[in-house]
Amino acid sequence: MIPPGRRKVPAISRPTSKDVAQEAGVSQSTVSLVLGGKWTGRVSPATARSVRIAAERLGYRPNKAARNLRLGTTRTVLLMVPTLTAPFFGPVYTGAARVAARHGFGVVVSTWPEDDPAGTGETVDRTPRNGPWASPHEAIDGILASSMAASTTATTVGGALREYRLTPAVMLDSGPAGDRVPTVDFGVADGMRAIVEHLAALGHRRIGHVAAAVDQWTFRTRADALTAAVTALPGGTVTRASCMIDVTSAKDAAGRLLDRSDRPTALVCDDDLIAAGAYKAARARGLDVPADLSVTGFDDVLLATALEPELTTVRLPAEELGTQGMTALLDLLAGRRPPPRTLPGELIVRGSTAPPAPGDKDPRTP
Amino acid sequence: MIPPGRRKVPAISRPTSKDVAQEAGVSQSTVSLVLGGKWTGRVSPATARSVRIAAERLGYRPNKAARNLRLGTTRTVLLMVPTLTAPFFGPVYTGAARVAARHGFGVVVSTWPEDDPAGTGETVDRTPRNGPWASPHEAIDGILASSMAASTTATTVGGALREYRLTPAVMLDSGPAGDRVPTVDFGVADGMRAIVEHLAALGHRRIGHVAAAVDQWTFRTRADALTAAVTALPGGTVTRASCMIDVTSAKDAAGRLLDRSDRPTALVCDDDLIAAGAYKAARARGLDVPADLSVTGFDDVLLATALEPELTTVRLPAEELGTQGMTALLDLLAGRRPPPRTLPGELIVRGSTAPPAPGDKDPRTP
DNA sequence: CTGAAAGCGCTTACAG
DNA sequence: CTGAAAGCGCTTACAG
Repeated sequence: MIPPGRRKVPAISRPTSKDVAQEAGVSQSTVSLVLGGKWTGRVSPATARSVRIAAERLGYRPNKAARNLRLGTTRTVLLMVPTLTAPFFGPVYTGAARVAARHGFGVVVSTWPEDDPAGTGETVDRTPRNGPWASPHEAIDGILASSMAASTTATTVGGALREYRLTPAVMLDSGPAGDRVPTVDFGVADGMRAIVEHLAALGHRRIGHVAAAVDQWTFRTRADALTAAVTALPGGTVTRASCMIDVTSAKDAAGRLLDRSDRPTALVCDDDLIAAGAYKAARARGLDVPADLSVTGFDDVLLATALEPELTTVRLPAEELGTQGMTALLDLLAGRRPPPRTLPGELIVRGSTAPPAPGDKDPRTP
Repeated sequence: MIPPGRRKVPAISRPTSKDVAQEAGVSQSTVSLVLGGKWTGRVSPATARSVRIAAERLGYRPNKAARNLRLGTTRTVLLMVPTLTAPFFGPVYTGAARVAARHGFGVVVSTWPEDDPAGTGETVDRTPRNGPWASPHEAIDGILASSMAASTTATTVGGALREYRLTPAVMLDSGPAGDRVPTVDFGVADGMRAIVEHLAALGHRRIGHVAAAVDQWTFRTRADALTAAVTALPGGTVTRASCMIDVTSAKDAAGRLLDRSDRPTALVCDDDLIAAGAYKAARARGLDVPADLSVTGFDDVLLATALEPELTTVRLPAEELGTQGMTALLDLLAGRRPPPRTLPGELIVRGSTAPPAPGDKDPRTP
């Protein structure tokens, strides 16, 4: 009964611990003991040495699948992100991997839903029986699901009581989930409020929102918080245009706002990359940032300081998101129930914001 | 003999196919047949239905580790990258995942060497017995190793005949490896030559190289190709400063070159992000890009068009690297020996390059 | 100090 | 159409 995997690659057949045992003239269990580092006091040094030599000679590498099955754990966690193209997720991984490593866990990243890898326009479900939470093939101990689409979050978390029992999961940057799943989120509403306060203090009232047309909790929250904060301002008005998170699309959207007769004096952008597009739209119209137009970003990725002028934005502690998320997941795996956490963003004021040009100033402000 | 994994989480115990079988009143093999989709003609529709209902009721999810062990394959490939913070690797993943999905494979990403997750300054070796090629915990079918450190490439590939037999691997963007391992590389030397030709045609002779102090084949190759191409130019000279791939460090390095008495008229940067630093150094000195200083990047990531002026750079087909790499790996898994491939870069001329200012012009050029 | 054996949860020939 | 059984390669109690 040869498994089909073997049949395909007949030339290559990895040695097993049995082969090593035979080579060393010992039993298979001795090999396992020695190579597993649990031999002291149980196997003679001489035997251990011969086992190691035999393993080396054969190029033995333990079979992970067998090990995982036997131990009932893989000590591997899957970090699911919507895309790897966004610079935001690098630090999230770094934070998660750091904490994981300390506990002997590995982190592996995958996109969901699939980044449309087949290019068919529809997302590929590689495991029809397994629902959205299941990873396709990997044996894992838990999932860190970051920045899930808001629409699927509802369904997923809706059915989460069941799913959750099956693979321990923590949701990151995906909004509150009650007590159904542990969550770690950013204080994006507060961050947006800080931006509006900053702009208001400078004298801005006509705010343009260049919004990311991305179905995620964080962007919904940003839009809602912005609207609420601006309309609470005396004389405050919001105009809004939506775009994809890329420079060209953002430039177009920003341009639409700048071409209005009631041109905003400040553009609040949902993302630093969108702000780069706003810069371009401004320049194309001969508007100076920040003299003629203030621009703000969100996230504080590397791009924010690469731009000229450097971008006023809200720093989100991405690495901390990974750190806290992994900590929560390890808690969960240990049988605890980590409480939801919110990580505050921080307004970083740089050169892209200034008082509105005199002609643009609202008469009611000083 | 309860495996230790079980003991830790006594409350949660996932149902197995045996549980489903009991629930449905059938044998375990029938459950496997039905849920594996191989039941038509072998199990009655009624039985199949009851199995599916039982599985649903118990929230059954097949154990991947067991499946992997049994099948001898995981249909999962590991993409190893030096860091996830660089925007370059997103498209590589996308390309690899697309091809993989078409063949029923999944791709999972991990950094190596570990992105220093423990923050100790030394890289963590989670599996001391397993050498650099081994993934830490995951059971995988193969490895796509991208942009490996040049120093480890030598040792790794040196011992690769042995390693290679154990986990099929393809090296991406890591330089030629003879016939020891299949490789996919970029034509970075040609790309660098194209940059120099472009600058030379504009009249530049004093070239500054803002070099990435990163131990990778691609950067060594860029430096060598640049030096060779410039010194082949009549009157061509190269000055060089090294930096990390971040804006601040790049700005410093570029500044050192710009402060020389024989100030270069063009800065060739090893990376688009470095070019952003060069822009800043130029601005800080009142130099206009491109009127007073030409700047070029490399890679053509999103940043290149976010900058002002937009950056002349060499586009590397990152997604294609993933595509070709995965294709090669699938070939390898099928027992073929994919030949090494080189993907050409493409010079993208944008607004950051122009003829040198009159006073800077080499008298010998037109 | 060493080995024989159980068993993790699957898939799949094989026997009925 | 259905079930009993083998076996993937490990780890680890258990017996000697």
